[in-house]
Amino acid sequence: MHKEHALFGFLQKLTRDEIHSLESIATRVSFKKREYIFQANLTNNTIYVLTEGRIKISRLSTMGQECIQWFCFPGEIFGLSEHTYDRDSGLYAQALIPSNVWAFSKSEFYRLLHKKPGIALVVVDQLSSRVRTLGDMLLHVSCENVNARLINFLQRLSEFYGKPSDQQIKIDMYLTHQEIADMIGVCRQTVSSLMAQLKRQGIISTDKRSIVINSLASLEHIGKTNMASPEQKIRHL
Amino acid sequence: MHKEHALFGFLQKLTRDEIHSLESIATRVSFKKREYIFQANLTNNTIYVLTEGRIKISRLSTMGQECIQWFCFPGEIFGLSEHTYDRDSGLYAQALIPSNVWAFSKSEFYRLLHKKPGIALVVVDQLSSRVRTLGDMLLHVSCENVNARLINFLQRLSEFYGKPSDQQIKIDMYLTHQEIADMIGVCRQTVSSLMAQLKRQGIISTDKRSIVINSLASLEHIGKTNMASPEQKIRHL
DNA sequence: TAAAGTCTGTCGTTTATACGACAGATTTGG
DNA sequence: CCAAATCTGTCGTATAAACGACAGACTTTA
Repeated sequence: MHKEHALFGFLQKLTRDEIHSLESIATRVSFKKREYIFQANLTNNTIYVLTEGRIKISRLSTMGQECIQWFCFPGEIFGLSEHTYDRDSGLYAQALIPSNVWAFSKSEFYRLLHKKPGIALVVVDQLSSRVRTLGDMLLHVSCENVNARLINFLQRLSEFYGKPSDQQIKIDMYLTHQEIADMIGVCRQTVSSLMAQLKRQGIISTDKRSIVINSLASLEHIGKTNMASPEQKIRHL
Repeated sequence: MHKEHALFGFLQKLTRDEIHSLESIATRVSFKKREYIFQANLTNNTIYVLTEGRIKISRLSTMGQECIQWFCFPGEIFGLSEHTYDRDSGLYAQALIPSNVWAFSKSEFYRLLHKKPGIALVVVDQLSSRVRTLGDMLLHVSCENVNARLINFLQRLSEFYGKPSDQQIKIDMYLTHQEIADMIGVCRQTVSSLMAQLKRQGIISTDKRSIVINSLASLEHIGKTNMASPEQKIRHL
């Protein structure tokens, strides 16, 4: 770990000492663009920390549809909940750009957690936050229409990965419409036309494949107006 | 904790000593049927272990639609990832039957985890398993049709909560169709008619509100046949 | 144990969104 | 830097599933 720019999540929360103890038992592995770190139901019981690059964690449905669950950034940990038995849905971790990881066998990793409970607490926090995010995603696909989902997704993106630059927010994730579609559970064409519409309205613009939110306020506003009168339909509570 | 019948998850995995140290810092609280343990965005920073009863963890969409994320059974831990900031979606924990919990302040709980890393490791496992389940749920709502989702849900139920009794599997969860609908993201009527159809086919039967799976094999078979030829559509990999 | 409340099953009807197709733009990689 | 591959935008059409309504069954609770 030489370039320490922009570390996310896990590593960012550890002390220098904790990082060193991790590093000392890590096996360094590199992956080329498009290479798979793990695939399908291969229960390899390895835990990874991404030090450089970008990993896509996704599942493939029996119909061959992809469901992207997470983009993993440098400093984040993955593989903790990813393997272990899983009935039919394959889980994939794929390097989107050349990536370096630290790999740990599960038993080794757990032994370290036992010795350094501070690390374990950070792991608990990371997993909690994943549970929260997945719960949110689930809520949205189950209850919101495609428009609301896309807008919500853009808001979420700008919150976590957006870089503000004079009133606008730039999102440099280089996502294709297909990838966005796979993250919010809609079809590609729907994303294309919804995005085109937002562009026409001047709310977002795109440059190459990075998205610029021109007005977070309008985005939020649209997200709220496109839903019918809520009060009327509340079922209980 | 006197009745130790059927403990799930968290408590089940702890040693006697670990349970005692938990118990010694726990605040005991009881909830009546239908009472809320926590509600909406009340960030109360309390962690709970259910010792008796049953808790429903759900979110409410802005449209007033409920998304049930989890039914918590005795021995399980909740509240870890449930609060902490959350934009707009309220999270609810409601007692479905009279329930008793142990409550811990987050800081107290974390202090204990630090002192007894064995507990922390179990927490990590529990959270991992929640991440896996939520990921599965997300895959299903995004990629599967309602029929496949219901069947998958029944399979999952029978796996985790089913009691086998002479070739059949009995699921005593007493779920209404509305609750099932809220768990798999479809409307109530769809669940009713799909369930009625499965009954007509003799694959399941219901007695009061408990579900009996007469033939897990047929259920699985139907789950597989109602999807079109997979091979053809696979997009990548 | 009776009355109120809730849940189930089954209808049309409506609607959101997926799907298929294709032309043009953009990106990638040798 | 050019050719091949991939991505975007936009149609119309098809369809799965939501919605509304209602009668009858079952549960709750007072």
